[in-house]
Amino acid sequence: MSTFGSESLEDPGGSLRPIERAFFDRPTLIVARELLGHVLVHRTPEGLTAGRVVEAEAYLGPNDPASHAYRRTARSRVMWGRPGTAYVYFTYGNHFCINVVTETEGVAGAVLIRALEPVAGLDLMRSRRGVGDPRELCSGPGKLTVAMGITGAHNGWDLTREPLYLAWGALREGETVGISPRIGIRRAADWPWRFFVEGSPFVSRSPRKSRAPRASWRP
DNA sequence: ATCTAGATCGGCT
DNA sequence: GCCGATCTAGATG
Repeated sequence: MSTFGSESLEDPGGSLRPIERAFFDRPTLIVARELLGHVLVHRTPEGLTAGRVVEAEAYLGPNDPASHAYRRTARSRVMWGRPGTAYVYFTYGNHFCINVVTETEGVAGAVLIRALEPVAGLDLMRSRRGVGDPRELCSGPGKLTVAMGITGAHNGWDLTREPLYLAWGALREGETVGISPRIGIRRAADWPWRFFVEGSPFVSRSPRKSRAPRASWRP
């Protein structure tokens, strides 16, 4: 599937062209890692917002105890659905988080988008978030849904088309991918399924201390 | 019917 | 770093 890699390089963030569904119809860990550098876009009546993915986590199916798809329930059902679908859920009584569904339809998997580097509509993001610092706009899964105007109403949305979609982007020259355990979970807490742009000031926080080694991966 | 943990954030120390 | 807010999904009785 290296065609995806080369295609992503021909459009480093300019035209916001939607990513094809086939990109998401692959193993979740691959999609999570390769999602870095691509761009989440939302066009609303208030204006356009967009951000580069700088942090993402893989959540698998019935063999991943930390995943909502560990059990098949009404909420997690969409994780078995069509790749490229949005899985938006509400947590901690306060926050929405957005995932993109992966794997072939019928196989559970999703990638949680944990942080974005804002690239368009920063003033709209500021007014939605009530803060000014670009690093504070989308540096966390609950923050970025507010900044991007995403709510539970977007659960089940097809992220391969307007007005809410993922667009081709790319890692910049010299950027490398860091790997660590996922954040904020109890079960499978050591599995290194979080991917992030090393050194980016736009990632959320560090994972809690863990036996699993941090690692780095060079594309 | 009731309980509990949670893919979080912001404020405070 | 610690803690409270706020509430839902899912589990258990």
